[in-house]
Amino acid sequence: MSLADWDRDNCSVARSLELIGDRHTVLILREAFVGERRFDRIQRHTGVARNILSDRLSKLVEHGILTRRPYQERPVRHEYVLTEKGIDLYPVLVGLMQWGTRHGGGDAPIMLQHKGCGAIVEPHLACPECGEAVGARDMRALPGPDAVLRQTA
Amino acid sequence: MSLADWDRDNCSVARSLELIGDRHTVLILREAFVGERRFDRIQRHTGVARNILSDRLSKLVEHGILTRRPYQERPVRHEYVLTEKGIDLYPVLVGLMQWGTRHGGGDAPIMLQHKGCGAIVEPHLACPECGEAVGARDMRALPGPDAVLRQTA
DNA sequence: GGAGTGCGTTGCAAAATGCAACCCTATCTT
DNA sequence: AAGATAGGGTTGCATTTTGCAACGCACTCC
Repeated sequence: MSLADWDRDNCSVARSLELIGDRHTVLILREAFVGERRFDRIQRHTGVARNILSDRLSKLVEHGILTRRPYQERPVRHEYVLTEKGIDLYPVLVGLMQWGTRHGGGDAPIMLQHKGCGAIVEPHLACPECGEAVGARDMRALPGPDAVLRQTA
Repeated sequence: MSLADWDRDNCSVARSLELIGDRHTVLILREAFVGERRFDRIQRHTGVARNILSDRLSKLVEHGILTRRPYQERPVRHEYVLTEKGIDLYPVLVGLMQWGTRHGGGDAPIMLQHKGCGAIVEPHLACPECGEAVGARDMRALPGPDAVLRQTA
């Protein structure tokens, strides 16, 4: 019995995409990860229209991915900073970056350095049990405890 | 000098998003990763409108993420299968899945088993040099050889 | 007093999406 | 042979989402 027969209504991927699955949100998060916090700078760097940016920032705050906090009074100005939940998206961003670098045209505008050992590296997925690097072919997907058989196969 | 001062026009993340950065494409890829290959089944599982699905499949094929190949003649019927380039997107999908599971509501409809050691695990990002697990806070971003200073800082 | 900055909102045009209906080929049923 | 079913789309039109430019507002600087 293949995974194809299991229901997808309750899918973690789909849930994630509802929050960050539009054309601009991920670019906004990229800015957040490189330390941009202000509306104007994010707007310039991403090229996202101001009304859209306004909307996306609100949604990201609403869903707890960014925090909005004042950095000055009179006039009140806010900055947007990643929460823990937002920081946890790092693997997704890194994945997109590496894939884009490998298959998109060859340029590598950014390098990542592991603070712990100092090496310039490309982090990869690894099995926490045995430590081996893993890709799609090394993994098998199994229905979890909350999986549900599709009604209309 | 922060990364904020570097140009983003040549950004791997942005390039990736041009191909897979819309609301449906990632869902289609999810189906590809669980082994669905036929138009109709993908349509049912994702809920994507048929015209949109048609368009997205064409684009994915055009960009070498999926291959379209006939599985029967008279009438010619095609199936869509991940290429190497497509399979390389696995870390992104896994990232979205894990994030959605952790922050989205608690259900874990799918479990991953490492074929190599047999353990049920959640693969994580690791430093290929020292093997340690890494997150956003463990990494430093540096401008790479192809980085360009922003003209209008 | 006037220009500049930071952060938005509003209105309208353009693009992307969703939905239903349709087409075509071919097989399966009766 | 007639009709129903299946697979894989395309077409037209209504709805939604974006993009763009302009405006507003509260300050600061000169």
